[in-house]
Amino acid sequence: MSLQNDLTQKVIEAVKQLYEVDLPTVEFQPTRKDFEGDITVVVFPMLRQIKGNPVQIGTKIGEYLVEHVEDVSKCNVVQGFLNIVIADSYYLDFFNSILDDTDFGYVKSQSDDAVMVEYSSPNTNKPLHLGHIRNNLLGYSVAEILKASGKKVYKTQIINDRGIHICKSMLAWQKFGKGETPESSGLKGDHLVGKYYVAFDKAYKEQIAELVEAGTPKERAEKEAPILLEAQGMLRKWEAGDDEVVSLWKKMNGWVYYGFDTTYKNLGVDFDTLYYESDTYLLGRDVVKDGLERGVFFKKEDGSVWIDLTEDGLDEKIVLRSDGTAVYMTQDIGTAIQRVTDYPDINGMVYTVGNEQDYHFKVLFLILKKLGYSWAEQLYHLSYGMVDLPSGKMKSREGTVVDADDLIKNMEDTAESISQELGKLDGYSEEEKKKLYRTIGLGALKYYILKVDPKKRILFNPEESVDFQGNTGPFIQYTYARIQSILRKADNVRSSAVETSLDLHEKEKELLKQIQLFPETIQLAAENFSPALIANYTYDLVKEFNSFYQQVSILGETDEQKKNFRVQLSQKVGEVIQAAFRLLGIDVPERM
RNA sequence: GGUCGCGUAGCUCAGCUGGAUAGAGCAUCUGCCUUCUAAGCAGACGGUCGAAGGUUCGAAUCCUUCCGCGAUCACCA
Repeated sequence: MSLQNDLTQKVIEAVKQLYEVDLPTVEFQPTRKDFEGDITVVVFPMLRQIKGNPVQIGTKIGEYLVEHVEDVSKCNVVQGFLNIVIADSYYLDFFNSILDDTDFGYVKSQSDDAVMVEYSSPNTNKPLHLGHIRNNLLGYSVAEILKASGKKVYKTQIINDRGIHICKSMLAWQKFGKGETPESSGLKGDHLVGKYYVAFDKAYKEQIAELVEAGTPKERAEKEAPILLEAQGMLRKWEAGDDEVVSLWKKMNGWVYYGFDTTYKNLGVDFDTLYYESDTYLLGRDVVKDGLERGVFFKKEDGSVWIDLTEDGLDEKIVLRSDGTAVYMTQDIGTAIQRVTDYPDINGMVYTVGNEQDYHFKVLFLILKKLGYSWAEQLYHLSYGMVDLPSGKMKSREGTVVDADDLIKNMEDTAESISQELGKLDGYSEEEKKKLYRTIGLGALKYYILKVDPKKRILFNPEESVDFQGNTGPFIQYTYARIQSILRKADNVRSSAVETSLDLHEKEKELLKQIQLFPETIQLAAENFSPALIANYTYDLVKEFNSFYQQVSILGETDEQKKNFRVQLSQKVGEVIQAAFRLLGIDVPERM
């Protein structure tokens, strides 16, 4: 970073000296692998100010730099590109400066402003599936990246624990459950409740079919099926605070929460604070009433309240029903305000929600801005594409989902069978092995999902398993384990600063360059809310290391200085891999 | 129909705030384990960057139009 700033100054200085022209900026890019050099100045843009041949101009600037800048050892010009070779000592100085920084890349100080990251936010009537996994991994990772970039972060979720969908599960359990509990059946709580959600749907469809058979039009049958009416009645009772319904609701939700906690724990995600829809669904109405008085909203004849967003290129949107009850939007307005009240240092929120809600969040953010909240400028919808199956969309009701718990188990099993085939785990206890299979299996899954741009939809084919070779989590974990193996064998090498007169191997230099990019990569990932940038960075680093490992002997090096440096360099690469993967929520193994 | 997103190698994806001959992995084919872990390394094969125009010294990248896929446009959440 500082090198580029330095060079910018020097190039401007050179041009001033040589051509008496003040350049506003200088354009840099990393030098392509096929040319000699570390960093390249693009000469073309200068032609606007300097008349002449780009090759000549480049050559002259290059000569000036070699003469006047210590860290520039050589230059060459190809077409309009001035390739600059940076001295080895510069890279070794850099290496020495980060030697003791075990958290290299992370910003240590923390801003006073906090950002709240919401993710997961499931319904409590069915278990988590692959779509939730993408959501969870993204939200968790973005939160960790923001932290590493120096932000204070609160992780949260809103649990959709009320509404007609919950009543469906409850009703079906009452009707068909015969008192089944997680304890009595051995079923995980969320799966048990999900089972009755499916049972409801089955019964509902049967009733519709019967009604249609008896001559009722389909549309009416869908609205009048007795079991649906019953569920709606149950919702009314719930809202009225009926003891029996509320206690059933609490009981079944308890089962689900317990099940979710297990899945979250397995996935390795966590939350700092929780919000429940049952607590927040009434929020926001006062805000709307207040906004109505201030003219932000307007009332229609039937009493419903709307906001007119046509000037902003959007439509009119309802914010309060004619009977005065809240809609989804009302609730989200209220919840956002509630959060800032609960945590006054919040200045920004990230909502991890699928791209089907793009419009909703556009409207929500606009409304909050119009209501005049300063933090409304700092809201971000972390929108991601759906995870589809070859058969189409996942649908819980129809059982066409990739269940989160099953998938995790599946990945662990695959990791186990590959590990056993390779058979490198002599001396590991069963318990250690199990832990390792989990690390690798989850590493494969998490990396697979996080390495792709969140905006893109993912087509997941359960028939084809997630890869363990190439650009994958296990590949990177493997490299980490390799490094640890070297470090175990090199315990006589002491940690000490490296002599900067050392000649660097080409691969060593490439590694140092890549390590140097880590801090700015974290910042970039934070600005773009993109774990994929971290994943791609890590992959490049690891590829570079493996190439180095292959070409250069580390422990076999006879020159003690060099050996010492290579061991420490390997160690640093290991630290960066670990730090980067921590941002993705992926563990690294000592052996594999 | 309006709006938003996506379209890069057979498949999965990088690159997109404009720069050199568009990069990886998987798959297919060649080499490399008597030296630090072969879940690896080195190489071959594979591309009209959805299409056509435009801006520019220079376009996968920016603009326009069109095509394909997806989402969304409820007094559901």
